[in-house]
Amino acid sequence: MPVKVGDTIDPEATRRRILKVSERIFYDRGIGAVGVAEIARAAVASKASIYKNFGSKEGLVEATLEYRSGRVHEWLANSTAAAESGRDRILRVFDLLLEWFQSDDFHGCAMVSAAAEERVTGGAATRLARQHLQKYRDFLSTELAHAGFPDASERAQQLLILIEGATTVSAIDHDPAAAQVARRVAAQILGQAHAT
Amino acid sequence: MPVKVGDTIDPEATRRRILKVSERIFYDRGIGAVGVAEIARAAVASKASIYKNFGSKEGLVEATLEYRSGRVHEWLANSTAAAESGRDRILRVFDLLLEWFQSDDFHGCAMVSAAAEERVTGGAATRLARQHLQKYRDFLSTELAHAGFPDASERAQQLLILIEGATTVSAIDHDPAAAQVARRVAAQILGQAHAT
DNA sequence: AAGGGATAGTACCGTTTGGTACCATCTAAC
DNA sequence: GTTAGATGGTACCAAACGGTACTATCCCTT
Repeated sequence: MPVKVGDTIDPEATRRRILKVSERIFYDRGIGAVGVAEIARAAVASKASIYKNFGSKEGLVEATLEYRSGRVHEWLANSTAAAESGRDRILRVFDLLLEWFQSDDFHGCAMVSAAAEERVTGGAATRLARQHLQKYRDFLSTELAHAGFPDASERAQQLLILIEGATTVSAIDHDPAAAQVARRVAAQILGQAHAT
Repeated sequence: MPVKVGDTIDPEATRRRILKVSERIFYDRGIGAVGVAEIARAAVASKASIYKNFGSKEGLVEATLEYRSGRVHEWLANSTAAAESGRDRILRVFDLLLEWFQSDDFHGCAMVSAAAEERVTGGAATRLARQHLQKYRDFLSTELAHAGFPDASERAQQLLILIEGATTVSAIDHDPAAAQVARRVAAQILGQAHAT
């Protein structure tokens, strides 16, 4: 059938509906393993709408990853804002990781997984994953500088390595505690030459 | 044609030839993105030989990942054996990571990438990746205990998180220096409550 | 010398996939 | 009202893939 009775015709809503569904499905089952038809079915959209909005499957994947990355960093910013100091905001990240790792459908960082699946280094997924990591570094670096740490750039990279390492190990081992192990190392990094 | 003139008929050699080729191709281009026919062509083998030896593409992937994991840990053991202390053998791992990250075709840990591509948590790739990480932990834990560190298990997990995090970040950013950043954190972990 | 096992190469099949075309029908603007 | 754009659903196509079957040829054992 054409358009459901009572539906508001809203191109922007259609686009968002597709993105929300593709975010979940691509994350759960992989990008190569899921066809456009399945996304359309799950989003209660037509393939025509997908190709009209995103041009190709690659375009849909790119838009989905951008959407995902934005949501992650929004969640990060909102969930750390309450902490009082830069040091606390950074350590809070590792508590958030633990919560994330404990969720049933967790199996790694969507951005990194997408880049791993699309091995070609010049691809869109790798570029977006790189931007994703850079946003992490920017966040960490800002908080470190704000807290008065010297070598904010070096320490931000150290913390990012801990974050990504904990994510990978936790996903492979199904062991959320990797977040706590990483947190202890982070506390050590933040412990010395500290803080305002 | 059937068999090349002058070739020795050696089933074991055929199997190894296929594995060597599939290791490289699967790592370079991904598992889902490469067909069995291409592996056969590159290995100068027939699809029949592949299916006779491995039963299915999944069987080939599984054998390839086992082969890969074995080679990595062999290389790790051989390349660290010369160091004098357990502490040095562990830090040497991070020097080896730097070398690895600097190679042109590096783009992450093959085991982790395979597990990321096959999202289903019960799959063979995830199981093999888990064994791969466990072998890392066993190595680190043994060296830590041998060097007289307390909490060898906790520290081994910390170091593994650094190793995997550096691998991921370096692959995404094309920045081999992540190995050196991780090494500095490792030295910090190994620095206190030290060593024999 | 003779037979059997292994092999590379090719052709083939059913299925899935990305992408396009078309249709029927609804909403929104005027 | 009437028109135009947007939409869900379906059918369709060419290409690619996993897997099987077959053939022609070579090596190794007896």
